[in-house]
Amino acid sequence: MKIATWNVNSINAHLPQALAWFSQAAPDVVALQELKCVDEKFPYAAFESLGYNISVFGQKTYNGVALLSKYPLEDVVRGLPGDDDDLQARFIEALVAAPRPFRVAGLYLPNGNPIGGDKFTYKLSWMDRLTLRAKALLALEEPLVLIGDYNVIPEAQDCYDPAAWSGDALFQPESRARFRALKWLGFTDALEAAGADPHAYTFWDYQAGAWPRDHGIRIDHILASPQAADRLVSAQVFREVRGLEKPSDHVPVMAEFAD
DNA sequence: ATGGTAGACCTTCTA
Repeated sequence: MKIATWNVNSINAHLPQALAWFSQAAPDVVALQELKCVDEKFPYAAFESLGYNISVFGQKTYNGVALLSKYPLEDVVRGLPGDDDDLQARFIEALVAAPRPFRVAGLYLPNGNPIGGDKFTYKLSWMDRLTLRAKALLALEEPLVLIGDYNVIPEAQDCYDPAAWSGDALFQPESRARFRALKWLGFTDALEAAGADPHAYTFWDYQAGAWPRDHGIRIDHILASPQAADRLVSAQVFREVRGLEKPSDHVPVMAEFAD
């Protein structure tokens, strides 16, 4: 079972790039973030022709997440539980009905900049709410992954220059502490467990020549429950995707689990 | 040197 996450930065603007990667990497399940479109504008037919079932939680202009799976998607939850006033489309969860079922939550965690403002408060409260949801899901004792764009740089080694990000919401102690609190519930970071390069960045800004200078950060993560981690075979970052024509600013991350 | 680019879209916001 190959499970991937990718912030595509507009699914319609990067549809050819997305389809090319899906064809090459042949993932079984993918969580997409930053669709930047409403449900009706999602390019369903293109992915259905590759054999995927699709659940979308879209939003106009900003955010928007989806799950695509070669197996049926059941028990779909749209929106992170715990706050009915949260209107941002940043969370979608489903049970992947494979021969050995796998629960998958795809998330697009708030950026949170600038620090000290409403957006940072929203980020931290969203993370607290995610931790509550994670606790509830862990209690099911199932193979489970929480995957997506976490907008958190966990450790200094996950950033080309920690000093340059010291004032950024992605690298604040409060953000990193909450990421650790989530992880310490019992999750395994798939890339870490697979022994990936500490500089396995997943995002390079479009600005200031970040890509050619390798000024990247690792913010797209695959967290596996104990029942999933037991079956972890490998994990990888598709770094080369950032060098293709008209890329997203994020690249796919994928983990393989034994069937 | 406080820069730079990309996407959606109403002229600025988000990242």
